[in-house]
Amino acid sequence: MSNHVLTAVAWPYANGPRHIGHVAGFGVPSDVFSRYQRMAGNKVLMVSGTDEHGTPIQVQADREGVSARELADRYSTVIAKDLQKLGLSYDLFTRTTTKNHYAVTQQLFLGLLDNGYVFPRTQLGAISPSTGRTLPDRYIEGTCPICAYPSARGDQCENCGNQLDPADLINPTSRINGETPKFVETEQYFLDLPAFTNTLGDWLRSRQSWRPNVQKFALNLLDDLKPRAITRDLDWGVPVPLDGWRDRPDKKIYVWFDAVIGYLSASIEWAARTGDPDAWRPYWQPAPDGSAPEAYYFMGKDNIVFHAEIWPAMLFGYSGQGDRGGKPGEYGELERPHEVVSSEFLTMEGRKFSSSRNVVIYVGDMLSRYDADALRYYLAVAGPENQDTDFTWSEFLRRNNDELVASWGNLVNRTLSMTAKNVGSIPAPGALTDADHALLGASRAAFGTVGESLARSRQKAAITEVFGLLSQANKYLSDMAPWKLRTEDPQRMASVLHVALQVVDDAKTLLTPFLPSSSSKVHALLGGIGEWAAMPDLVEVDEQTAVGSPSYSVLTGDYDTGVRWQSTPLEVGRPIAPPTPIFTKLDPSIVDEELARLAPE
RNA sequence: GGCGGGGUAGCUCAGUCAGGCAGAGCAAGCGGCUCAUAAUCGCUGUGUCGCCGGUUCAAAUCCGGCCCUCGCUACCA
Repeated sequence: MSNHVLTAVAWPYANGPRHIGHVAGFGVPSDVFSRYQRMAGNKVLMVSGTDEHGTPIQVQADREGVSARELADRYSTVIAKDLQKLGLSYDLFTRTTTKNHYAVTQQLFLGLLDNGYVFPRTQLGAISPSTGRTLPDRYIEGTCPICAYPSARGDQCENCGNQLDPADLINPTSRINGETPKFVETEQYFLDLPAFTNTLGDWLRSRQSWRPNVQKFALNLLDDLKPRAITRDLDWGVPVPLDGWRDRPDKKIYVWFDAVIGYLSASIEWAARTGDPDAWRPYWQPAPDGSAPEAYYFMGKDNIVFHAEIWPAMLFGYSGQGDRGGKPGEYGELERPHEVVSSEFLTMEGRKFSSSRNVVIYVGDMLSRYDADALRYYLAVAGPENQDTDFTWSEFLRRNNDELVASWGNLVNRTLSMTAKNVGSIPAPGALTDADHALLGASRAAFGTVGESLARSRQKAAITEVFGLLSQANKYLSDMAPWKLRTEDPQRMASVLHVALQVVDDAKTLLTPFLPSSSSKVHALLGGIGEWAAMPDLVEVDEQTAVGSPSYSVLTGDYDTGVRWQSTPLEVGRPIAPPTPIFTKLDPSIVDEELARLAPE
C-alpha cells in the first residue's frame, strides 16, 4: 500500500544565511522523515523555498544599499546551496518571488474574500514619514508609558513585560533610521480568524497524535482570536489582486500570508515541472476512493501559531468551511495538516543564537569544515526534539569521535578490513549458532521498532536504537573473535564475518534517513551496485515563472532509488576491497578554534 | 501578568501519557582483546528523581501548593 505524504518544510527567511539552529528545527528532521517515508514505500512530496518578502528584507536591503530583489536573489542562492550541501531531499525548494507563487497567493486571497473571510478595515498604523512604509511595532522604540523604561519596544516593554501599543510610547522613534513615526489611518484587508473558532476547535480537539505541547498551545489561542491584517503599507510583496489596489506601490499582501501559501504554490510549481499540472492534487486532496493524503509540517516552535492555527484557518476558509460557510475556490477543497511537528530551540554554548552579536555558526561555515553527516548525526541524536538543547563544540567533538567514528565507522572498518584481508569477498556462512541468530534477529527486528519511531517523529529514540544495535554487533565481534579463528577454524570465521557483514549492511539501511552520504559510502564498500541515497541537485530553471529575474535556482531531485526499508540478504562472493574510513576523526583542538570564532562572553 | 517547556548520576539526557526494585551514553577506575581511525569488549553507581504536602499496598510518574530556569505572548518570519 502506498500513501501520499506531503512533507511541508518551514520556509527560511532570505535576509541572511541560516544558522544550524534553523536547520535543527525544520531541516534535518524533515529530511529524515521524508527519506524514511520513501523507503517505507510511500509517495512523498517534500516542498519548501526561501521566504523573500516583508519589511526585514527591505530594511536589510536598504542597509546594504541594494534592492530588496537583489538581496533576496543573493540569500536565496546562499540558503539553497547550504541546504543542498546538507543533503536535504527536497522535491522542490523554490522561492516566494515567482509568478506562480504570486498567482496562487492571489487565488487564495480571492477565494477567502469570496467566502467572506477577508474584509477591509481602517486601522491606526505606524508609517515611516520618509518612505511611507509600514513600520512594524518591533521597529519602534520609546519610553514605556507604564514603567518609564527608556528603550521599550513598540510591541512589548522588555523591562516590565507589559504588552504595549506603539502609539502609547513616549517619544517614539524608528529603530531603522531614528525618525519619529507617523501614526495614520490606513486601510488594510483582514483575515477573519474569529469566524474559525468553532471549526478550528473541533478540528484541533480531534487530533490524536500531535505532540501535546503543539495541540495545547493551539487550543489555548482559540479563546482570543482576533482578525489579523493580511496587507501592509509596503512596496515589496505580492500585489493585492483587487481593482484600485493591484497597482498601488504602497500596498502589498503581508509576508506571513503569502509565506504559508508557499506549501501549496510550491506543490503546484513542482507538478508543472513534472509535466503533469495536476500531479500536486493527490498530496492535497482525497483520492476518489476517499483515502486522504497526510501532510506533515516541520518547523521551530516559534511557528506553531501559523501552522496549527492560521494556515488551517485559511485552508478551511478557502474550502468554505468556517462559520460563514462558502464554497471551495477554483483549486477545490484542500487538506489541513495531518501533523504539526514542531521542534524546540537550539542554543549555542549556553547562549541564544544571535547573528548581530556573533553568537552563531552558519550552516555554510560549518559544512565548509565538517562533514554533513557529522552535523546531521549531532542534530538527530542531540537536537531540540522535545526540549531546548545546547550545542557545544566539545559535545560535537565527542559525539563525532566517540559515537559516529568509534561505534559506527569503526564497526564498518573492522568488519570490512578483516573480510578483505582474510577472504577478499563476502563469505558463505556455515551452520549458524544461537549467537548468530540472536544478532541477526535483533537486526531484522530493528526495522520494525526504528521504523515505528520514525513514523511517529521520535527521531532521537530511533537513532539511539540503531546505535544500540551497533553496540551489540561490536560485542558480537569481541565475543566471537574471528581474528583468532583464521587458522583454527576458517569456516567458523567465514560464518562470523558473514553475520557481521549482514548486520553492517542492515545498519547502513537503518541509518540512511539520518546519514545518507555515509550510508551510500558503506553501500559502495560492500560492493553494492547503483545509487543508494540520492542527493538534491541545484538547477537553474528558466524565467517563465520568475518575477523580474531572468532565471533562478531550485533544489530538486529524483530520490526514489528503489531502496526499501528492509534487510536485504548479502550476495555471497561479491568482492570486498580494503576499506577507507567513512568518517573523519576530529582533533580536540577544533574546540578551542571554534570557540575563538564566537564573540567572547 | 497569561501560556508552555525544563529541573533525574560529575556531564548530556531517556524514563512521567497507561504508578511496580531509579536508567543510557560520556567522564573516572580496574581488567580483557589486538581485527579495526588507540578503535573495541567486560566489570565498577551511597542519585534527598527541584521543594512541601496529599492520594495509594506502592509515586520520578497521579493531585494540590511553592521555588528556580528557559521560551512564547500572535501587525516577529
